[in-house]
Amino acid sequence: MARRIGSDGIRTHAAICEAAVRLIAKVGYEALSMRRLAEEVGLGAAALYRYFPNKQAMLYSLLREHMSGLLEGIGEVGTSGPPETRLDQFTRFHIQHHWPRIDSLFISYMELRSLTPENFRSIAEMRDRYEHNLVAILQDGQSSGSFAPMDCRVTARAIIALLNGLTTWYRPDGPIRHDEIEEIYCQTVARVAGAPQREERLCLERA
Amino acid sequence: MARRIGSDGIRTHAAICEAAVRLIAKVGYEALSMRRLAEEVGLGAAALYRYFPNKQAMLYSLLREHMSGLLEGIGEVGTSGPPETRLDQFTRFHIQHHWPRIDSLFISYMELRSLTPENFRSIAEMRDRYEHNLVAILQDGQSSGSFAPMDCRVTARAIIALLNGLTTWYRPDGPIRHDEIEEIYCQTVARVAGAPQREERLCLERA
DNA sequence: GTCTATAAGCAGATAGAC
DNA sequence: GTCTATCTGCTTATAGAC
Repeated sequence: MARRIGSDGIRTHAAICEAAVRLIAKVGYEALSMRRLAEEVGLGAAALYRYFPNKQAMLYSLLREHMSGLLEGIGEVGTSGPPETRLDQFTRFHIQHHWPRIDSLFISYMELRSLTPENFRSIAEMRDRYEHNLVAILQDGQSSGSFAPMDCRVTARAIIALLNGLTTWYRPDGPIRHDEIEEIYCQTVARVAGAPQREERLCLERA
Repeated sequence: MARRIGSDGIRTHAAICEAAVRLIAKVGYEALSMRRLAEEVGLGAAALYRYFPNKQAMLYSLLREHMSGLLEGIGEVGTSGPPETRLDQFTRFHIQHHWPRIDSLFISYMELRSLTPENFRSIAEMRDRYEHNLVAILQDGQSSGSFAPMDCRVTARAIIALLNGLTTWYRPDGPIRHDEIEEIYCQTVARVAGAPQREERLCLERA
């Protein structure tokens, strides 16, 4: 493991972040010591403090970077078209964006407890901003009659939990392909919203 | 806080477990020191080792007690009747059983990482045994045509994640009543399984 | 930018008195 | 069954050389 990185500060920073996310996902923030992290990157522990003033600031930076990437990525996704399409776009974005960042997603909701109160509020605010995209889609779909009646805020949380639950059992070497999982989850989310499925749509048209 | 409990060993044991579950849910297993836990119960740290040989054994015991209570509680719930009814019974049992044990539920899936490999396997086996009840309901409903086609194992995990997500946002002093949340989640789970809703059932009967 | 050395404190766990 | 005292080792973080 412990291999030496070049003296380029930016690359070292990236290597520290990559290792930190991976190890925090594996053992947890509290259980990960700065020594262990430094060893993984091939540094002495003191060197880490060139990149982060302290351990808490490192965690905060990791989660902040994750959330801002997520907010940047969602951009205009799911803001136009019929609600069924927008919901599908949101779901696919959420899953696709997180495939290469599954450890980051995992720690972003497992380690919220480990943030100081101020840092927690900051991250939770970003999370709420992201999740509001989903709430808006559900509300519009409900208003237009595309979706079934529901409590949109509770349902949005249920959908997010359902999607993020993937991180607790998904293993890259498992038997199910990415695109298969994506299809299953898209269909499941559509059902949660009460969006008519194919057969039901036919039936409703006849009625 | 730090109040003294009577010299009754059994009551002290119960007090330690209650405080441990509450504090681990709040700050995490790694972040909770035996000193802090002892203080909460009104004991010296050394006294804790009369009840558990070490910290890891304590965590294992807490999760094991939770899981065995869950397995005992599920018993014959959801084993007879039409699949829609069985799914509804499972969902209501899961939610109702966990209302008074929401911290235990929370740590039972947040702190799996903190278990030693052997202890993890033991708890995961119990979890799988519990979740199989849900898989069986989904499979039966699918075979009989009551539910939509689906991957029953993936869908079961999605449902469990959806239900357990409650622990990440539910606050006892929140605005929504227990029975309201229960209704919302029952309906949501039925939708995930593709069980026809009221209007859809009418429509299908006409077709 | 990374190192070695070290400070200062807290962790889990034990010994032995009461 | 609980206490006080303590051991040992690891923790975050800093100082100062290179």
